[in-house]
Amino acid sequence: MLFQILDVDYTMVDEKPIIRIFGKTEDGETVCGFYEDYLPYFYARGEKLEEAVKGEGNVIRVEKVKRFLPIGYQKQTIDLHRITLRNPAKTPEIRDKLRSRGFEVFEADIPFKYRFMADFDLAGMGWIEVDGSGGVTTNTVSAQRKIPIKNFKKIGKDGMVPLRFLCLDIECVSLKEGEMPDSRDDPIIMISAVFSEPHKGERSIVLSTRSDRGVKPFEGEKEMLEELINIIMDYDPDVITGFNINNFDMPYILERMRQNNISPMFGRCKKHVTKNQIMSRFKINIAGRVMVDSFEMIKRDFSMKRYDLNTVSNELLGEGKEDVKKSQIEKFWKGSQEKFRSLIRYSKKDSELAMKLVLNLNLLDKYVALAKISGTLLQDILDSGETTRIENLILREFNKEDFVLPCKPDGSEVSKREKMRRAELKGGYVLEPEKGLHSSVIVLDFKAMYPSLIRTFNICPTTLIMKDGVEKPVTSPSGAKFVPENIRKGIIPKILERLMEERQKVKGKMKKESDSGKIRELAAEELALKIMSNAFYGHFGYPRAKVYSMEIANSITAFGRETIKKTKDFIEKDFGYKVIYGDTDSVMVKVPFENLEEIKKAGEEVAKRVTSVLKGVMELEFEKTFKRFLPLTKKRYAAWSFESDEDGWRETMETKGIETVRRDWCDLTSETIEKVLEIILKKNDIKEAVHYFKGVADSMIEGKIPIQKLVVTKTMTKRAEGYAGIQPHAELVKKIKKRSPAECPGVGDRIGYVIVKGAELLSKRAEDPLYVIEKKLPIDSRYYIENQLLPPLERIFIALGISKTELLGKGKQVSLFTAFANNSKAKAAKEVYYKYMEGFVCEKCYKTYDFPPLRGVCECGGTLLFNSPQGPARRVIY
DNA sequence: GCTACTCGGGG
DNA sequence: GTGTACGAGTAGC
Repeated sequence: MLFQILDVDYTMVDEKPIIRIFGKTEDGETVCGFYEDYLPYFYARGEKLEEAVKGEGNVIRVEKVKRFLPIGYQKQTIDLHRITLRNPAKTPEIRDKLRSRGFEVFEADIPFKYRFMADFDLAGMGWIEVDGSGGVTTNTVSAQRKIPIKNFKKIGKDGMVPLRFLCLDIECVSLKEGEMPDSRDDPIIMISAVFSEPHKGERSIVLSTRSDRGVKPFEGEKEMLEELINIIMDYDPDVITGFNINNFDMPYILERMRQNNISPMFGRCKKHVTKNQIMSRFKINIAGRVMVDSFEMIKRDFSMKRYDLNTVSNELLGEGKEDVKKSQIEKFWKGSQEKFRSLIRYSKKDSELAMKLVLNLNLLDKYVALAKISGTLLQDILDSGETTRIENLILREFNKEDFVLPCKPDGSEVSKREKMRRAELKGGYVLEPEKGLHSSVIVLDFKAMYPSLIRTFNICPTTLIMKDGVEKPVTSPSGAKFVPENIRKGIIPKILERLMEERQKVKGKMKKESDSGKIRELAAEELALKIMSNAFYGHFGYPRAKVYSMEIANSITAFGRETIKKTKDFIEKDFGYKVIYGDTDSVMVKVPFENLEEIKKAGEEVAKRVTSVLKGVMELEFEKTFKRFLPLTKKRYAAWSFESDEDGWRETMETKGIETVRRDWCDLTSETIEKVLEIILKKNDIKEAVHYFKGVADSMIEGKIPIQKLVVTKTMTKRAEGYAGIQPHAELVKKIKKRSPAECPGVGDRIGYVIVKGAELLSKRAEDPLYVIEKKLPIDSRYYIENQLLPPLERIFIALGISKTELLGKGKQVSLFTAFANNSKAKAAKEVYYKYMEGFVCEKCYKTYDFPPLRGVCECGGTLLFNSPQGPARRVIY
């Protein structure tokens, strides 16, 4: 019998732990396998251990074993005690006792299920084969097949069992107006559920405590919640999903169950309730099932301005939410039948969208691949970060070679390491970019630089030489020494070799594959292998890592810096080309060719020659061509990029470190940046770019910019009165509340605003765009030019050597009032208006500003004057 | 420039 | 549950 592992845990029966492996067969049958003969253990180092654990009922036996310590090269193993225990939950007690008596302990903080999985080399979402005969009689577990497991075999099989998804979304209303509902006080009024496979012939169901067509009605919340449990248990999903379900819906449901005295028993184990741990956020654990939050995955995997369900689904699915404002839910709930039906549709649609996000975008693929590769359970891949994956992987590999792993550092150790890291860890080498706009630039980068360095120089905690005496060590530029490969090949280099070779194989398979589903799965695997390989370097410098070593982290970056510098010198000497920029693992090189093919040939030639003189598995690759390249500063540039593939050249506009979209920028800003960059890069015409920018500024002053392009949108996260500082969107809400309370947006609503002219503080001049049109209010063009357009655009023009004066034109000085007046004078003013850009100076403290602070006065409270280089400072007139 | 704090998503 | 664990963006020095 073959099945895929969804979840693993253990349960105590007669004071003995029994491991349970939850899974699913290819036929879609749910399985729970029980493994009995496995006990928790850990290692300790020190004298007279037997005495220390005498009388400990929880200790079953102590054995002497020979192991290697995890950090520092050793020729021989040392003696350690292996302590086997009765009860996994009691391990910390014994561990802490031994620690307090001066013993050094190892592997004493590994969750029992992971201890088991590591010893048997099992992975989350991995396949195993069991004999499948016999049965286990228990009513504490719900699974179609309950079997004892004696022998099993890990199978390196591709493919995914079809998973069954349930998507949930709840609605509730707050007792307190204008606040988010509180799960302690406010009942759930509606629950919508969508099924990936029809359940009792339905694709979805909506439960509510108000009755109507289209909902299953309930007397009260308690009955409704009981029905939810029934649905989950009957439908029996492998995955429960929803949008922000981990931090809203599920914790809310659990709290409401508590309030209603309902036991939250809806996992595949009827003995353990669903738990909701509150740490920095919630963590929900449902036995045998996986909680998947589409919001969290999308936030990690996609770069977007906003991540609300409407934006996300419009962008990724091409369809949005039903049109109900958050603050209106109560009205729809209490309102007419028609309104109530809208709420039903709204709720159902939300679940449908959240489900589609997970399924249509195949969001789980990557996480499943990461689980398989690292050995981590899918749930933990979703809930925790890189450390968990890496440590699960290295535990296995260390143990295979008789190494033990250290425990996690305690708080004081972590803060010690944090300090050390700040003081000592050096990063990659970033070349000072050659100023100006460049053409014909080749981009070369090192293929998997850090993992390759680790392999090439055999960098590993197990090869790090702590005390001299090894001949011909590998010495890093930072001074650390490592044992050469022929004496001991490091475990980390071995892991990386495997991961990187595996990745090449997967790439090969992908090329041959024609089935799109298979290709997708392989692509996810390939990506996961890359993610895992790249995570090792960071791990050694991570203060919470078990295997932490500043020497290792610094050796890796030091080798990296050395490599990139040598590469630069080699290219400049050997080819006579100029390296105009480089960062960590890449170099940008100017070549004397125009034609893309010629440039490519040169790029490949350089890459080949450099690679041939590099050590080990280091490889420099020709990546792409920048037809035009504009570096602003280190880490910031824009480029017109050409990459070749089977179908020819693929061109893109590329920016690094230059944001073109930001939450607090209006569309005009983003558009202008993009357009200006495009003119510079594609047309190679700086003058035109300046001209374009001036044109936008002019249109702004003349009031010709469509108001939609000036809108900045923010979400009301709390009541308008609740904001500490003065914030534009909150101020606007206060205004609307006064003039038309009925239309007033509430907490959770998105507020779009523009800034209008006036004498008040900027934030108080936020207005509703529709109101502005209706009342014909003048837009504050000064604000838009200075605060929206100039800051990002100025940085671009500075890189082109264009001074402010040049950029902004010359002419006589005028008052701001004239310069920004939205009238016929504006036309005359436009030529001269930028003069004031020489800056501002405070009348009182003489502090100067390029741009005045939002408040319009100096931070000392003093009045701001023009800081005119030609004459005395002039008063700013608003 | 760095560090400390906030807030996202959800109703 | 043998595990204490976001992360980007901004305000504040």
